[in-house]
Amino acid sequence: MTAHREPPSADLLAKKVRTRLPATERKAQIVEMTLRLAAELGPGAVTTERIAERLGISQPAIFRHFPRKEVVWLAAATLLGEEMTRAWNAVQSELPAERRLRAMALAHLAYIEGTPGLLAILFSRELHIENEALRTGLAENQKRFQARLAGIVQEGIEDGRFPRHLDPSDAAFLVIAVVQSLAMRWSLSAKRFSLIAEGERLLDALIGGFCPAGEASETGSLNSVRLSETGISD
Amino acid sequence: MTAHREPPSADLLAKKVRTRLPATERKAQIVEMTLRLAAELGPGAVTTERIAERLGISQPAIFRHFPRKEVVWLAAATLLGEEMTRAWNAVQSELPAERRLRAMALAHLAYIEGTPGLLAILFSRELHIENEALRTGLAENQKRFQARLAGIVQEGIEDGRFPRHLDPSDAAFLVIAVVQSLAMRWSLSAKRFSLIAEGERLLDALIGGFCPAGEASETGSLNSVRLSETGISD
DNA sequence: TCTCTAAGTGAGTGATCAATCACTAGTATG
DNA sequence: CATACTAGTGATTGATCACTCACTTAGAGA
Repeated sequence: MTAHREPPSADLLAKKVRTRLPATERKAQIVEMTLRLAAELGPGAVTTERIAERLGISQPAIFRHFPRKEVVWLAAATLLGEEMTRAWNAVQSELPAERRLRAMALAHLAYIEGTPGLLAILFSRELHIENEALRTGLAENQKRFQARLAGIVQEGIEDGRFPRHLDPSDAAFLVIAVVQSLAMRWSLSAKRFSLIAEGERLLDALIGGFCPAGEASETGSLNSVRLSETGISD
Repeated sequence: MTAHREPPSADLLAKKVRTRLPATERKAQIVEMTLRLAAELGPGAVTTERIAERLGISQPAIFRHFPRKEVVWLAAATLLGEEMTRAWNAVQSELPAERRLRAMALAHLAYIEGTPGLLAILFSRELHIENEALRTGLAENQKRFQARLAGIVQEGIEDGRFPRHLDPSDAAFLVIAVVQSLAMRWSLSAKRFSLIAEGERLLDALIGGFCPAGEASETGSLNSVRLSETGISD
């Protein structure tokens, strides 16, 4: 169902209008459209036909630029990984450990909230079963994130802001668990709540929650930290 | 490609052998096979043809018992939900709150470890996009679990085992987050580590981890568990 | 102006699936 | 013994998809 077709008399004009892009740009377009469609309709509905249609090109044109559809997914995941790293890097590094930890997690949540295609891939069949390269790529990205968080926790321990018995890697896992789990619930709830707001509350609960009240305040006035500190507001 | 066909002379015998089950039993078979195939090959590879083949019946026979394939998934999810509830109920209720909390989470992990079909569904396209009923069903199940954990935390607060500033619902979420996130990592790592062992360590880290050492011991002897290497890092 | 190449097209193909349909063999009941 | 129901079957259908192939055309460079 194309909305409206030019009459034959306008064919010459139509041909003039037909886009013809250099490969690099077209490739980028295809990847971006893949992510957009994954976010809109779910990864299962991202067909080469639909990608092409939305770009105003024919379906076989996709295969001029990518040998297999799998490779399109991989390129999309790679793009997301790079953007994610950039989001982490934007977090101010001069914050004290417990604030930086929080800010990193919130930066991640903000990125998720602003990039619905990410979750679509995260819970996709393409990722979990059909695309080994995609799976390992994502696992590596996550490992980098955990290592980074663990480094921050380690600093916090050395500064006396976190207890010595805390394993940095485990603590990092817990932070990531909150982020991931929240993201999953957000996805299942059709994104009906604010990731950031819930994230702030739950991270505070994680860091200070299970401690008796007096001790919790000792680990820092986390509750007063504002999102604006992160400097990552979209 | 049927492996081997009886010659026509054996038809009478073949007819005798042909299975013919009451609907209830056949339905149960179909649901169980669906879960087994989902675990073995991933949910995307669960076709009506394959289910039927493994049960020794024809593909249309499936639709004698279920109006649409979607309904098979729903029945499978319902079965899992019931089994899960049974697993929670098996946890001894006379344990002190913090141990019961831990035991519930570990029971859940044990159930996940023993029921690979569960994860296959949890990260399936059927769940996240294509099957609204499945999604809401799972969300409800999760809500029941959270409410239950929150109840335990509430008891713990009243007993003075947990700090008063702790929100029971949030605390329950954190426990579930550890379970879910661990399960996801387990799935992505091709199940190369022990869910239970990792779960024990991380739950201890969650409950006692961010507190200063002295206070942590007050919440129980949870921190006496040694913080060994993760083993997660593939 | 000619030529070559890169981007794009129209028309398919084969594979895969859920679902339908007309039909049948067993079995219980009045 | 006639009737009706229940659990099956074989054949088929229509839809959807990734991917192919022979062909075309725009435009950069010699």
